[in-house]
Amino acid sequence: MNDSKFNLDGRIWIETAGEKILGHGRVELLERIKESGSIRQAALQMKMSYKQAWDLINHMNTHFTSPVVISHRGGKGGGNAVVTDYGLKVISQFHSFQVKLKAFLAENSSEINL
Amino acid sequence: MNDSKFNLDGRIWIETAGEKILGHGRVELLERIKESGSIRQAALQMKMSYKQAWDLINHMNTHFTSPVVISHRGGKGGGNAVVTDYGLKVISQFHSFQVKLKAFLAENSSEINL
DNA sequence: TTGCGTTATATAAATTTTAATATATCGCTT
DNA sequence: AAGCGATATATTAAAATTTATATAACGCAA
Repeated sequence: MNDSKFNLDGRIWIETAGEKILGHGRVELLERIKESGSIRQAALQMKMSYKQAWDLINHMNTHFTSPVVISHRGGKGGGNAVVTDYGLKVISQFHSFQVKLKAFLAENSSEINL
Repeated sequence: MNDSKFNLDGRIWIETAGEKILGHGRVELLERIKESGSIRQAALQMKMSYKQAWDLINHMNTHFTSPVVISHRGGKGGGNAVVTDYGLKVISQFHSFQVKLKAFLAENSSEINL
């Protein structure tokens, strides 16, 4: 254990061909789309522009093996967006890595001696 | 083992009071100052401006328990900069965390199934 | 068939970051 | 004491990023 005023923090992400394809923020975006059924609402909740959210989703959809979000325009409510089963799998795997990272950081934080 | 086209990557850093104080880039900067004895040369090698390098060093010097770099102006060669013993300790501890992170990422990369 | 709310996309404006430039200080060297 | 090369610091310019705005497409509902 350790009462140092310093602590270790970190981030992980998934890459393909050296390019970041999924991190922290994108996962939260997917989760909010899953809850709200709307790209717009998810973007508002996260205080990002619709464009920014759309770009992130488009990037994921074109780089993962299958799309993570399917969207429709027009119709009841004006349109909607749905996280695919594949998208749910992506979220779930990222979460399990996050849990492990958290443990890693806690362990090592206590090793800091500066 | 895993031949997925996806891989896990990540970064770690040391914080104090929620503020990032040491990461990847700063460690490299310290190492290059240690080698060259010059902030300017270290900055040139890393293709950053002198100001940027100086700001980073100043931030570390004022946030760590002790300074990590001592610099002198004037004199032989125009001036110089030296990494302190404390600075060397900082580098060394960060490296040991980096090694562990690398192992963590390799282990978990092979778990990706997308 | 008009209106509504959302997706989709482009363009322009604003902001923030980053980089470049300039100037002063310092102490050894010649 | 004048010059050199590096540190130190402020100011300006440029670049990159972010945000805002505008427009069109879409399909259901009233």
